[in-house]
Amino acid sequence: MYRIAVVEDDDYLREELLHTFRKAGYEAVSPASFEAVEAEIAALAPDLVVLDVNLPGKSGYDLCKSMKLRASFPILILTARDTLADELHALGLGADDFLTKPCHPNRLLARTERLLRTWNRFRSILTAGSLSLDTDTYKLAYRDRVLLLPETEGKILKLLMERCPDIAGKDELFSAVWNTEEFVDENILQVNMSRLRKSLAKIGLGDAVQNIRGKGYVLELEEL
Amino acid sequence: MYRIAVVEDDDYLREELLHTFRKAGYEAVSPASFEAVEAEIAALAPDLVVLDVNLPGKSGYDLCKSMKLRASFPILILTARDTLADELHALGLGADDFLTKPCHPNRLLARTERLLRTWNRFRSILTAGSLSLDTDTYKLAYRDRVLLLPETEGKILKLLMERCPDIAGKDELFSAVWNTEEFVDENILQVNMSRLRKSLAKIGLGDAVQNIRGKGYVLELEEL
DNA sequence: AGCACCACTTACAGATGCTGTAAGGTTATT
DNA sequence: AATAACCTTACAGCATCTGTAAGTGGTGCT
Repeated sequence: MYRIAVVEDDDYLREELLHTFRKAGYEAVSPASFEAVEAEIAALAPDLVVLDVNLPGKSGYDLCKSMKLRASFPILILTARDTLADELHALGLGADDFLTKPCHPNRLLARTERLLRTWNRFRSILTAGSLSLDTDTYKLAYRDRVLLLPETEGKILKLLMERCPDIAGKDELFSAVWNTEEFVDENILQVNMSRLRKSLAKIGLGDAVQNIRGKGYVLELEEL
Repeated sequence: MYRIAVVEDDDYLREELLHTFRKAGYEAVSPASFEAVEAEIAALAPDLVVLDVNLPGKSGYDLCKSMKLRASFPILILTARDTLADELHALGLGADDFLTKPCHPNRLLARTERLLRTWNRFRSILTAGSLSLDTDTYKLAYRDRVLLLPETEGKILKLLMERCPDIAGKDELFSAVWNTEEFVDENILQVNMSRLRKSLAKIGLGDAVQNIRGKGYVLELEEL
C-alpha cells in the first residue's frame, strides 16, 4: 500500500487531508514538527508528498526545491495562492503537480493516483541531483548520457548516492557490497573504486568520487 | 529537441497552439486528418500529445484510452469541458494532465515541460498494457514482478512488443536480432523463443508468445 | 494413415565480461 | 625522509550468455 506524507500546518485541514487519503485506502502520515521537516520526511520514506507552501518558518517552495534534488517521490503542491505565477514557480522548482485550495477530495485523489501510477514504473530509481541509478540493473544516467555499470560498481555507487552529500564509511561499503564488516583485504575496495571512477569519467563525472583519508568516500556533485 | 503532437480540430486554435510550442523551441506537429488519427500519431512518434476531447467522429477519451495501452509518450488533455467529472474521467483513462480552455500559454508550457521532464527519465521504456521493457537493460516488469532478460531474449521481446498485437515476422525477427534477413539456421530463433517463453513464465506470462505457423510470432496479452 | 514440414526442447562448448588477487607505484601526513 | 593510506595495472578463475547440434513432438496435406 502507498504511503502519503501530508505537510500542512493548519491542524483542521491536515486532519481532513489525512482522513481523505485513509478513506481511499492509503497510509497517510505527517511529520511531527516543522523543525527538521526534510529529515523527518526522508525518514517516513513516503511514496508521495502533499505539500502546503505556507509553513511556519520555512518556505514550502524552498523545501520542494531541496527535496527534489534527492527525491525519489513525487511532490504535489497544494496552496491557497492561486495565481499563475505561483503555479509556474512551483512547477519550475520541480513540483509534479499543483492544486489550489479549496480542492475537491476526488480531484486530489485522482491527481495523486495519477502521480503514483507514473512513479511506480521507476520505483527502483535512485536520484541525486541530475544523476540517477536504476538499482535493479545499475543503469546510470547523467544528463543525456547513459551507462551500464557492473554489479560491484553499481552497489558502491548506490551507497555513495544514498549517503551523499555525506561520507560513506569504508565499513559501510564493505557491508553493503560484500556483506562483511571486516575488510579482509582493503585493496578490493580500492580496485573497484578505481573502476567506478573510470566508469564515471566516461559520462563526464571525472572527479565526483573523493577519498576521505582513513574514513571512506564521498560523492561530490556540483549541483548539491 | 522535443516533438509535440497537437490534436485539435478547430483550425484557429490549433494554429495558435502550434505557434505557442514553436515559439518555445519545440517541434510542433499535427495529424493531417482525423480518419486514422491513432496511426498517424504513432507515425509522428511524438514525445508528448496534446489532445482535445471534442474531435469529429471519434471521442478524444476513447483515443486517449487506446493510445495509453501502447503509449510511450505522455498525454495532456485540453478541453473546454471543465467539470470535475470530465477531469476525473480523463485522469482515470490514463491521461497525464488535464487543462481547461481557455488556458494561458505559460501554464500550458509549464505543464508540458514538467511532463517531458518526468518522461525523459524513462524514455527507453517500451510499454504494452501493463508489461514494460527497458530497452537499454532489458529489465522486464509485469504487474509487480521484475525480471532481467539476457540481450537476445530482450531484443526478441522488444520486437514482439513493438509489433503487438500484430505478428512479428520471422524475417523481421532475424533482422532485428541478428541483423540479417536470411535465417541461416531457423533453429537459433526457436531456441531463443523457448528461452524467452521460459523467462516470461517466471513472471506469470505463461502462454503470451504464440507461434503463427510459417509466419512468425505474436505477443498476446489479455488486456489488449 | 502416412509423410513432410515446421516447431520445440535439451545438452554442450566457445566466447565474453566480471571479479578478486597480486604486485608495484603514488600521494599525503608526520 | 619514512610510513601508512591510497591508487593502478595485469592476470586468471568463474559465471553467464550464445549458437550449434541432435533428437522429439505436433500439424496439415494428400
